[in-house]
Amino acid sequence: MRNKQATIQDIAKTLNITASTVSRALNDHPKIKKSTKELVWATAKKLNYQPNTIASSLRKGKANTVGMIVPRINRHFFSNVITGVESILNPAGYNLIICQSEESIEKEKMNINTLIASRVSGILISLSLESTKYEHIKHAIRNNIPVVLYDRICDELDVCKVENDDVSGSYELTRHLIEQGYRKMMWIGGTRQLNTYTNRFAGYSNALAEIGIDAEKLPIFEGSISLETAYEFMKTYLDENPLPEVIVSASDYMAMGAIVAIQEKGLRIPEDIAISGYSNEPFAGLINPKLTSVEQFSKEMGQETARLLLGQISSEIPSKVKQKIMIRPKLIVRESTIKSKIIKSI
Amino acid sequence: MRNKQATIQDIAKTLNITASTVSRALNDHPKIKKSTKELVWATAKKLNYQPNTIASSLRKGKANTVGMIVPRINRHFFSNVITGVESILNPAGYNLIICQSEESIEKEKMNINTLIASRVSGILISLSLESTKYEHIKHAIRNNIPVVLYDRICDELDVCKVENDDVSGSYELTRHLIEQGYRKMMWIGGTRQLNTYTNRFAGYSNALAEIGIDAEKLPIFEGSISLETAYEFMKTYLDENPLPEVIVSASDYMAMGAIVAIQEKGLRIPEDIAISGYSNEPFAGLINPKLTSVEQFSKEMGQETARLLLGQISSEIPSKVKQKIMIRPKLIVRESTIKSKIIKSI
DNA sequence: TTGTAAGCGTTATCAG
DNA sequence: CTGATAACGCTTACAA
Repeated sequence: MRNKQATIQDIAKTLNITASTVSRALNDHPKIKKSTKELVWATAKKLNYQPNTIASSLRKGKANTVGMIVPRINRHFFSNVITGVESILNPAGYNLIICQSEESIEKEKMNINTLIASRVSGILISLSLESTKYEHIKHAIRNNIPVVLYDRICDELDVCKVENDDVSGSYELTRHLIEQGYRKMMWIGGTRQLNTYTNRFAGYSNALAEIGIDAEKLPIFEGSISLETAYEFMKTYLDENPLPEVIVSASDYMAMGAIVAIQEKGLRIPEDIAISGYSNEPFAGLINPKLTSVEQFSKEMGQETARLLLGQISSEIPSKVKQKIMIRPKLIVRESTIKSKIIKSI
Repeated sequence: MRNKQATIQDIAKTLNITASTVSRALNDHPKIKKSTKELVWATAKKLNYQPNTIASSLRKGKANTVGMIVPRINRHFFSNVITGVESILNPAGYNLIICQSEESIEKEKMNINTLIASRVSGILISLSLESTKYEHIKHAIRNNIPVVLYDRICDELDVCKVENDDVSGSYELTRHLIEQGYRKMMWIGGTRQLNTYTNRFAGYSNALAEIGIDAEKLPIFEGSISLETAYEFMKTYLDENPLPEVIVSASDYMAMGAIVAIQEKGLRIPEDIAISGYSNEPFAGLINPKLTSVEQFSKEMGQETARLLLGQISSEIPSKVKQKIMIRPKLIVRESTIKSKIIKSI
């Protein structure tokens, strides 16, 4: 049993030609005779040859690898973005190295460093909650690695960006609530340091402004975007304050926490209090009552992100103009915000 | 602005020493003077040096990279396994390349090939639904790449394996149902070609055998593990057949589909018909009624998988004995199967 | 404690 | 259409 992998040298030797010819044949170079190519391919298969991407990358100075940093892989939104990215990058011959920042800027820095060390062809990144400084990302850019920001972006970096149109998503949602007759609203969401939550609040605020209501004067709760945070907060809030007509949540998870708290008090949704979420997690259509939310087209976002990156990689001179793509979200109206009992299904 | 990345040669030149010394200093080699090390580190930082993993991997014949194949990344179970794997592999200096087979054996083969081409140090794989032949995996093994199977395993391959104890998980669950007084059960699950579903059915069947019931004689539905499949099936089944007392589902998603169908008929859970799921998806504790399920400790499974791989990588001579680890699941009893109305919370 | 030199497997360039 | 040669950046015997 042989221990070593076959190389192009081995193929060359068995055929009495040189390694360069083999290399060219394997890469389907136009100037190689059809017959030689076929010989090479045949012996490659016979010798169980597997190309060594590492050697090739070293020689070419670039790896056929793209790095992708996500805050958390187990969020449905992000895993769908990943799937979208792969659907474009794999056919183009690139592999994905996925890193999780776990919402920590320190891990994000480490991720960037390993990706630079791996000489990836590009980096896709959605910022962690802690990321307010961007030196590490500039560092990658200085190393001539194309960077594309997606979802959680920032103004300070001059790179391609793919963004959800959170302002309009949240605006449409709030319009719907207004049309249903709700006025005494309450906002719950993540801290407004992240573009995502700033924008969702802005959409909410804009829609309310149109009917002369100042969103800042309505109740607001901002905290970490988790079921537990919202649940704990709501449990006491509901006892000590007048009931809002509708809770507008910037996250399905927070909405879910609120729902549990509301139902524990014996209140009915939407009769006693209505509620909406954001980002249309799979459970939104499954829970009782079904939750009104906003679909973000995460897979499409991944595809756009990957396409932008491929554009950056192929353009030799880094193009001056950095594109910015907006993904339009779609309002999904379900039971939890409907006053009239005409119910849409899953 | 310089275009090229700094190399150890650059550091060597600025310090008037050789590249080998720099290399050794950077790797904290014991025989290098403390003072030289510090000089090297300082200039490395000054020159903005980033090690080139590709060159290092080529030289060493191994990449500090591990390949991981998952059927689907957007399943909570799998993304948690990934998190577990990373929690062990990253600190050990390895990067993860994640590939999705999307339940297709063809994609799985392609994944294996790119991973071999990337000269990964090891491959972690959970088989796709279509995988009944294993030539591609043996191919990786022949190339001396350590392979560890997790979750969806098979007997034919002589490698390390990490498995969920599905038999006992399902057995405990069925015991609980029996204790609640249910007898007229119905099984819904995935096709029994995969160890996962065979085993879950076995646990169910064993528990019933103990009280003299033949599971094969009770109603059984097997299909693809999705909400939609179960929903469509149940919608007609419930109309045309006597109601079972409890539906035992091998998957939370299928259980969810059944629940939607049941509730659409105006039947109450668990009063008219009880139901249980498997794998404790996040929504299981959120839906109404809360769903009895089985927690699988996916993150721990990932950690065990990674540890086994590290063991294989470090042992020069591939150890004859291939370990097999069982992860014990835990029954989570919730409202959906409780006859007496003593309700446990999330 | 440091230097010398060879080589990992490819591919770009130049020459023929 | 194919060959010869050098080089990508790093590590590691071996030598000093």
